[in-house]
Amino acid sequence: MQEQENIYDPAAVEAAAQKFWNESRAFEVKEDPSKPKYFCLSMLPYPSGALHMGHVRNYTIGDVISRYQRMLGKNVLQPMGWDAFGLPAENAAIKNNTAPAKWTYVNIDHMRAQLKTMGYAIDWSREFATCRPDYYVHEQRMFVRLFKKGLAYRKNSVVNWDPVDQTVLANEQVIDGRGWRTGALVERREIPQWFLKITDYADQLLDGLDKLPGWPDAVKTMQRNWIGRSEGLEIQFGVEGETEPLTVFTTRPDTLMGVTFLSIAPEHPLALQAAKTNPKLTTFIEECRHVAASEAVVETAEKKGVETGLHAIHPISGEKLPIWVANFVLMGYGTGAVMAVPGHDERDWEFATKYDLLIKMVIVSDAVRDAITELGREAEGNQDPMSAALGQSRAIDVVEAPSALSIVADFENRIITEGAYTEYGTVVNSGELDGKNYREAFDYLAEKLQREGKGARRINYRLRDWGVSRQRYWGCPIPIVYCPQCDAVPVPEDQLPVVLPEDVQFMGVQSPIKADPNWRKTKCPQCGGPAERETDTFDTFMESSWYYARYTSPGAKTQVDERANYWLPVDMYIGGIEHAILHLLYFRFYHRLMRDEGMVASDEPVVHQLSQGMVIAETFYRDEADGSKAWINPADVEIQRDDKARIVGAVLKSDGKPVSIGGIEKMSKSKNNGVDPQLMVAKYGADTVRLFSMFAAPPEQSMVWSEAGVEGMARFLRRLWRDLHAHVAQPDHPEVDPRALNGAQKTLRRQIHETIAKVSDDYGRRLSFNTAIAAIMELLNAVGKFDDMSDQGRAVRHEAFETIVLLLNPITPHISHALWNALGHKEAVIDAPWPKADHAALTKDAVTLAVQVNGKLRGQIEVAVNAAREEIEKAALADEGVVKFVAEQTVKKIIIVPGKIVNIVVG
RNA sequence: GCCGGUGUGGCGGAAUUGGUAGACGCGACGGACUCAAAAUCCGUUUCUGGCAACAGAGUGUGGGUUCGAUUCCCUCCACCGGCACCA
Repeated sequence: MQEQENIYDPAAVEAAAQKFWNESRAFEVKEDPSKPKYFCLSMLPYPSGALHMGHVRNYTIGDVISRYQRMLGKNVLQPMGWDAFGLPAENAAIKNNTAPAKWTYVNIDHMRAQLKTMGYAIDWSREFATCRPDYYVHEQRMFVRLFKKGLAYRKNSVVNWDPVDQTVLANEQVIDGRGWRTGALVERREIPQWFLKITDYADQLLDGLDKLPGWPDAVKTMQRNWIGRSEGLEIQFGVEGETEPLTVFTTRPDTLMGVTFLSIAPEHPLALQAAKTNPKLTTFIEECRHVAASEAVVETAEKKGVETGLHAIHPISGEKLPIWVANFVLMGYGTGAVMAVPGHDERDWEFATKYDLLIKMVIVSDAVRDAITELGREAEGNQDPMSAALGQSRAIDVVEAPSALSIVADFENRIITEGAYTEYGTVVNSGELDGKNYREAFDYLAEKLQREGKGARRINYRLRDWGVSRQRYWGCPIPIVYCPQCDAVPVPEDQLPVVLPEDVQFMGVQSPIKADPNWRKTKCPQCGGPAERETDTFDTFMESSWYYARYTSPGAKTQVDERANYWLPVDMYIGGIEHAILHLLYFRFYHRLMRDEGMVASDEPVVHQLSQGMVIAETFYRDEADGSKAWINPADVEIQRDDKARIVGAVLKSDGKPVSIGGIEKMSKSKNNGVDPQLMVAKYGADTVRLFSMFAAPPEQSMVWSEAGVEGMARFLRRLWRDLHAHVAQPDHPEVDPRALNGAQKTLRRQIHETIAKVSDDYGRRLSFNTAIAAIMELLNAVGKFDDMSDQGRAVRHEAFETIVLLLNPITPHISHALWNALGHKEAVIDAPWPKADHAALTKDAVTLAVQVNGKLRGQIEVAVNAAREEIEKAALADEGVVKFVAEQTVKKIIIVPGKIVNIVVG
């Protein structure tokens, strides 16, 4: 009987705990103004088919934080839903001949069951899938309102077109410039698409970052750079033989006199016009048309260009400048034309060098400026040395200071032969701008060009408006009707939702609602005449931009109701770092859209954000006869080591023959290095899997999955179970009496309370779960070495076990549930309050100080906590190890860092 | 290419505000228990030299600041994430 109880059986423990939580509806929450609320949100999963370790890691982090906050007495909401629209469902539909909806719902059911075995403290009553009309109807309503406010608009924009399948490709579906299914060379094609004016909110989204101390700096920096606010000038260059000027934007107007040519995008109207009479240009533009639309592809491609034969007129000098078409100029950014300053821009420099174009030096560094100023002063006496050096440098050369010019010439030569000088500096060789710094030149030109009608100050953003149209079926229909009389008309709110039919058949890759001639037929809501529906659907980022708010208002007839302002903003948002820019920016934008519709009161949706790292694992493979690699799952491989424990090889368990080691990579189907969480749970239990995924790495770093590591965690939980049951089998003990404790008892009790303080800080402030677990392990190790069986000894040990169970509860809630009862508690551990460190237990009489001589550790001394400086110095200098190294030398200085270190500087 | 991040023993990682580098776990090695294995327990484990005491080196590279640098600054290298239609 007793023996049975001493064996930890995770399956039974977990089933019992989960049954208790379900039956008591422990995690269903309501608005409760009497308690502080805590909204802990994890990014909702895409129902791809099965839970993977990335999900487990993400949701375990969220669950640990949720359960910790609950023990602090907060009203904690932790919801879950499904980001149910998306491309993979269509791919599966085409491959398996099923409807995307059916595939999606089957996956959701399966993954929900998997999530439940993990024992997360989720309020499942709030669950929803974003592909349901009662969810996306609100998104359609919002879009109609934005349309009416002018925040949604239509314009042409470039997509990847597969000429064989006659369909638009996602960037992901373009591999080496070809369609993934057809292998056909992709084409860029301009089609009309819907956009949301996120650029109207650019400044708000930028400034808002300064009010988010709870967000990681990396995420904020990436968002700042993505928005890319830059102040500059818009400058108009006349074009020879044309009436329309060519407009460029530049952040470096101080280099204007160094412009030697202009570059325009291949899609620029001027390029297309010039191509009509220029076959070489036509060929080049056609070539550019077959480069995928992604910026990464464009920016890494070899920089190429062709001369148009047209010439621009420099707005100041009136010089004729050649206009080139260049493949790196993006039509979608700025004006699709840039002024090229090869002397002071890296990319222009490369381009000019390649095509042998003129490079002019118009900026010098401060060091060069100072040198020529100094020489100029010698040459010209006291009279304005800067202008003497710069303005009259040639005269100086002739008269008496040839070295001033030679410095400038050296610098210029470096720019021309070695690369552009891109720093700010002093303007030279620029006539009236000479001697000015960046700011002065900027202001001077802004004023002058504005006056002459050739330019203006302008704030430019790198951020582009959010294109929300997708030419796909499995998404939320865009609620627009096209009428030959009235143009694009939004569907009236009382006619929403526009429902996506779910029972469809895929014929090839074509969207079923595009292929169906009847679905689109409708009447114009404005004039009643025959009209057609928009058959594009929304970007799936649309659904994930507001789902957090919907959790607060289940069943609401409107997008959200007044409950939203109880729960919002989200207190903690956890998700993968890969979402640092796009999702998190759209999410912040959409929150402001809802705010401006009066739906929510806050400016920002999220107070604290945690970007979690990836889950990675070793890969193994064998080379196949055809040259490909057969990837082998890590579960089927055994590692071989040398006598220093270094890995020297691996063999397949089934045949004992060697396999190659391919390196550690992100878990994926293609590398077959994924580890199925469900198998792990079946083998070790959910608590062990949770414990390992929190212990293996800090949350924001990538985490290597290692089954040996998982076994270590299982060992720890078994030991805790066994030791704790051995303790409760002992006779009853009295209360801890702090004044009656002996030295060892005091030491253990101090460690208990130090651990409480550390773990609280790690969970609450540092979000450092791996170090929290290490501290709890150290405490259990200390309990294991503590063999005091006296009354007070057993009492302190009991306090240690209670503490360990409480501190572990957020991470391993099932075993904690069982052990808390084993310790004699009637109430459930989820309702136990978080322990508080007892400051009286933390006090110490003496401290150990490290003693260094010239920064090298040479000894240790023990001194009273309140020891005087002289006392510490004396003790340090008397230490045996220190004496040897100080020897005859003079003590120059003694640095004492209280409680830590003494450094004796000798020499 | 641009933006952001990471780099510490055989491995995952710790060192929280510039103050004892390697906590905790894995692996490995030695031992106990066992007929044996599993499980469990005890001990050792950064590298080099040395029987040892001990000494020296050491946090991707090269430099700098400091009494003192894994931590701050500069250079370079490698890897990872994002780049607007994967989610």
